Order: sequence, then C-alpha cells, then structure tokens
Amino acid sequence: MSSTNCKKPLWALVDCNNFYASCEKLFRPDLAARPVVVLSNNDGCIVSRSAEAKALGIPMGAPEFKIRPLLRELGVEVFSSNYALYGDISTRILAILERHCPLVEPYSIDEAFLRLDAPLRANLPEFSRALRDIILRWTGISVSIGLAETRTLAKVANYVAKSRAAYGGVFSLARPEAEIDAVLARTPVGEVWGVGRRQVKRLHAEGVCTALDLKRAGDLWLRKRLTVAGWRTALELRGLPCIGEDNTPVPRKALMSSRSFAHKVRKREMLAQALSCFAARAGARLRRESLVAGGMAVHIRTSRHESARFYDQTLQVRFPEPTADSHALIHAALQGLERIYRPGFGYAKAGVMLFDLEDRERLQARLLAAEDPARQRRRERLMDSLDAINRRFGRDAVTFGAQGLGEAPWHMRREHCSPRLTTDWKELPLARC
DNA sequence: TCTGGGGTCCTAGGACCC
DNA sequence: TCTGGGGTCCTAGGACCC
Repeated sequence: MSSTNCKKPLWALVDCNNFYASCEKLFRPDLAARPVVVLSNNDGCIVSRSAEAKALGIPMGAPEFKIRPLLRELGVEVFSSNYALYGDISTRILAILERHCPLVEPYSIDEAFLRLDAPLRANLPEFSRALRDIILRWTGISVSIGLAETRTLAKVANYVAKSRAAYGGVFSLARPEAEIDAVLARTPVGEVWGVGRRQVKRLHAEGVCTALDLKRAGDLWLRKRLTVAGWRTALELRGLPCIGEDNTPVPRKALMSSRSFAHKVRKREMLAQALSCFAARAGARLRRESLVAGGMAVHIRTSRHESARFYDQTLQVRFPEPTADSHALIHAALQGLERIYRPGFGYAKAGVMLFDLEDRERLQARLLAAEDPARQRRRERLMDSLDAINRRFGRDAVTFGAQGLGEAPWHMRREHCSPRLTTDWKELPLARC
C-alpha cells in the first residue's frame, strides 16, 4: 500500500454476502449447502439468493409465481422476508464495525462504509481480513470488503472482491492508476454505483461499455447526457471524492407506509382499514423519531399487470397544524380515501406518505401560544402510552378501531416466513444437549 | 390468483416577482 | 404601449439505490 497517499481518505465498503439468504441459513444448519431464496414483501419476487441458488441460475427479481415450478424442481428452499431477523443481525454487525473503526457510515441494511485513517491504514490487508473473520465468527455472516479512495471505487473493489473466491473476500483499489484502470476496463458500466438499467442501454449505444469508458468520458458530455449525478460518478471513478462528502446527517424529508395486498380489495371499508393501519404505523414511526408531519399523501391503485382499466390516484391532505397524533393521521387518511375511492375496481395496493417533516421540539416552541397546551399534552400522553404498550407487548398489541381486527384480505402474504429467532422470546430457538 | 417497499436527488417547466 | 432578464419556489416525472 506504499503507493497510496496517506493524506487522502480511504474508504472500505463492507457488504454482507447474499444477506437475507445468509440470515435464513444461520439457525438452519441443515440448509448450509442448500439453495435458498428470499422473497420480497407479499411474497412477490426474489430479492436474495444464496450462492447455491445463484449457481443454479435462479434469476434475481423474478416473480415467484412464475418460477415456482422451477424452484420446486430444483429443490430450492423459499422464504418470505423476515425483517425482524435481518434488522437484528444487521445491528449486531454494525456494532462490530463500530468497535473496530471510529468512523462508520451505515449505508443500507447489509452495507456500511468505513473511513480508514492512520493507524488502520498501516496494515490494510491484515485489518480487512481480521474484520471479515471476526464478523463471520461472531455472527455467522460472511462479508466482502472493497477498499479505495472514493466510495464509488470502493463499490467497484467490492464487486471485484465478490467475483473470485481467490481474493478471499477482500480487494483493494488503493493502488497506482494504471492498475485501477485495468480493473475498470474489466468492469461493465452497469456495475458502477449510480448507473442504473435505464442508462446502461443508452450508454452502450454511445460506446460507453465499461467503467473505464465512463471515467474517460468528457465532462460536458457527462453533464449533458447523465446530469450532474453521472458527472459526479465519473469524478469519483477518477479518484475525486464528491459523493456523500458533506457529512452532516440530512434530516428526513418524508416517511412512507404502504403495502401490496395479498388479495384484491374492492370494498371501501377494507381500504379504510388498511389505510388506517398504515397511518397508525407511520404515526408510530414519526413519534419514535420525534418528528411531526405537515401533511399526508394518500395513495390507492389497482394492479399494473392486468388488462383491466388501471386506476392510480394520490391525494394530498394538509393538516391544520403539524402533528404526530395517530388519530389525526387516520382521520386524514380516511378523508383522502373518500375523495379518491372509486367503486368497481379491485385495488392491489394502498399507502400513505407523510411529508413536510419537522422536529417535534421545534414545533412545540412555536405552537405553545397557538393551541390549548393542556389539550395537546393530553393527546401526547395518550400516544406515549400507546407506544409504550406496543413496545412492550409487540407491534399492534393495541390498535385503533378503524384498523379492524383479525385476518383481512389486505394483509400481506407471507407463506414461507421463518420465526423471529433473535427478537422474540416466544420464537427463540431451542437447543438440546 | 400471484410481479416489493421506502427512500433520495435531479431536471424541466410554470407561476410569480422585481 | 412597449415587454427583457434573472431569481425563487413549487410540482411532476424520471432515475437511481438497496
């Protein structure tokens, strides 16, 4: 690593291999060498595949119902997604990373960037391999680590680390530019972070096929064809950090809660129940993050995949004053529904989005004069008790009447769900010895 | 029958103001 | 009656990420 300038920051991208599928294998040693896939919400399509499933040619993103015969024929184990489990494992891995590196940027449920300064820079390969071993030993999850001077290059390095077993799950692009370029020349442009499927086609038509082509494209062309976003990506490939550099955490701007339904929903009352439920969940998240919302967008739609007439409608409701009160949110959702509901359609999905979020404390200071403070405090205390009960006894232990009770057609399909092995006492695995 | 959810960022275009 | 240019704000739509 003597070739790299130690003054420049160095980034490591730690990425869990086949994360959801790996989590499902953790407590099922019988599945260790078996092909496993995990489905999206509502058992929609494949979002994670174990190495064995990939080797069998199971395609990523395929709708489950279309390849069900193939899955059965190949003996693939199928799981619904179990976010309670994945979220918990993710938290454990993050804790390990934070123990070993002072600057960790969580990026997604299965990825984090680490900024490596001296003295971690001194023994980069050793540090990376040790980190990988510890995570594997302490959690059972195998990760890949890519190292480079920008986050985009670290992503490329990670892609390379995953590509060949010989690299042992670690690959560094902190090396002379000619060597970086040799790697970029072998990297398809579609693998570059920030280049999506839509752009790949256009880029190919213009002769930009590899990451190296993108790096070497002209600035004017990049800005014109790919907007500043694409230009920044190219700069990052040139070793110039410019993505995610302003390290101030960005406050959240919006919050969504929506779901596809297990079965088509025709009745207004059922949609009302579903939307009430989404509004209540969104409210709980608002309160957990000490936020209030200025308005809500209510959304319902039929399926895009049918020849029948497509109906897709969104309505925005602005609150009289910003709130995190579930009563008010449910009321707004139902009001919105009244305006956009049309009978005669089989609805496939609904949801609410809360926008104009702001800090609860800041609002309170402003509002103190405006509203009857006693009434406001009463309402807040009610929500606090509700949240406390649900924290203690599980989500939906106490709900609003508008949310309905029991099984409903709008609940999501989860036919292959594993137990919440690490987050629920009742579902803890038993070991006999 | 059955094809996810939750977000961010960027641009273009219109309205409005000076 | 003539009628430019620049700035800001908002919204819709598209693209991307995992």
